[in-house]
Amino acid sequence: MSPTSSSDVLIRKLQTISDIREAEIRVLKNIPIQEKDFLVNHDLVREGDQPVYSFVVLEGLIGSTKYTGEGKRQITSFFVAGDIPDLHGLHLSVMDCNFSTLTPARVGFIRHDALRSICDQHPRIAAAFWRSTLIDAAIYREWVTNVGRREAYTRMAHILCELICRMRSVGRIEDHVADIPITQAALGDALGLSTVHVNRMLQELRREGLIATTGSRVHARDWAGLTRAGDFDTTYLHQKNPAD
Amino acid sequence: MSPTSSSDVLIRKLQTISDIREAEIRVLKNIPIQEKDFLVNHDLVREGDQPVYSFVVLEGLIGSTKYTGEGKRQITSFFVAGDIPDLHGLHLSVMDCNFSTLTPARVGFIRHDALRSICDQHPRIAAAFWRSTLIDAAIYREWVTNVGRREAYTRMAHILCELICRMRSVGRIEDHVADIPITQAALGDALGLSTVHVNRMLQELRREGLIATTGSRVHARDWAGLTRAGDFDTTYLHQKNPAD
DNA sequence: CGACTAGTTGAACGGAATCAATAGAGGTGG
DNA sequence: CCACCTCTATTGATTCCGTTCAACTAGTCG
Repeated sequence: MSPTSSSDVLIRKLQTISDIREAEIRVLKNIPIQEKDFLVNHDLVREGDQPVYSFVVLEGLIGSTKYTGEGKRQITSFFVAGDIPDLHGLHLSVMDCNFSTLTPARVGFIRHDALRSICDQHPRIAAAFWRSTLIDAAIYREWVTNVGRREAYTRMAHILCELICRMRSVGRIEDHVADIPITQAALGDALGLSTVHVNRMLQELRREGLIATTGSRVHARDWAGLTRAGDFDTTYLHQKNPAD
Repeated sequence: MSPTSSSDVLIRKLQTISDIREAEIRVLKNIPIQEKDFLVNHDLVREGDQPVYSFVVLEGLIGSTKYTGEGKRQITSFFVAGDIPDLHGLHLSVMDCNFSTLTPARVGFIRHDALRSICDQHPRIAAAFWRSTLIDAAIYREWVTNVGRREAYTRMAHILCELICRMRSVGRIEDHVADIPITQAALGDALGLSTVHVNRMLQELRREGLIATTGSRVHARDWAGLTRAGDFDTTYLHQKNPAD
């Protein structure tokens, strides 16, 4: 495999959240991963599925989504490069949510039985995976709070902060310029807002000089100001070395 | 220990979500658990803490809570008898949320090192614990959806359905009559609503004949109707044997 | 009995949704 | 190359769900 293979993306991510050693890295490098590309708005996994694979995000943005009986969509979390969004499928046989591409994306599929045998033989890797799912849960908790108790403007700033932080921690961002080709409709579904209101909140963030957007590029012009506006604190991301 | 000791509550719960055998049950029965009673609105764990214990709920209702910079509280999930709300503390050293009693409660503290050595020696128990944290995450996901995309009336019905389902699965409810001495303010903090509006939604549910309340007792008079009104589907609870 | 907490009610306000229309960007095919 | 189509972003006007403010009631406890 090449120096920046799909397993390297996974390993880099695990290193940002846990202490894994040479021995484990060697094991991880040998996991069979089947890469595949997808267009935007493609369901990788659907509610009710009983998959035998989990997947690692290699490129692009994935969302876990749920639909209400009325057909409204809620994105319950984002997943960036290195994340394994449906790792919980390893222990929960029936999926309770969908996983969809929010941008064009490349992902790598890993068989559950491969993951299980690695977990059995390498407790430190198992612990790292467990930890990874616990961080996902911490992020869900923050999202409940964000959607439930923050107003639209703060909510929007908060989610941008999270995205930028997470992408930066896996080396997908230089400074605070993120290339996130996500639609305003998707942002709305993540924030529990209408697209119209998403648009207005972004305008307000621009007007305040906190962000600049050129096409799909989001630039945090005033990171300190943006975190303040977003009531953002990195604790819940549980990164080993928060970038700032 | 007596027949219905604190470890029995834990074991019963684990049996509703995973297949554990006699061997594991024997191990679990011998975990040292330190019981303690608390009044309502008591913080058992605070954001920023680095606890060396986790706790199992024995009696009463616990909430994981977060506060926004503006001081608004959001309850991000409920925890009922048998649940271990802060099990994630085992792998995430710094707490990113609080755990507070929403009713008077009895909980049992278990040392992290005791849990770790059990997980090391009994992979099936480790898997059950991991699974338990994954179900917590599934519930968080549902809450994001509930708060983000359902309107107040549906939201309220949904949360009542969840509470009743979860309490029933651990034998805390006869039929559909739940003794939940939870305040309307707490319900508001869980739903992202004001107490005033909580009150009105409860009235509407009563008017529709879906529930009846006598003091702290909530009676689901029309379970089918309530689940319909709440857009409720038990899948996300991942119970082995859903009661209906 | 007074003080506190929880629940209830009414009126007015406001944040965000909805509806509707327009503009722009990218892609496709004749 | 341009006409056409679709998707996304933008803007304005109106509506409405839920908040806020402010009483008031009822139960509980010291």
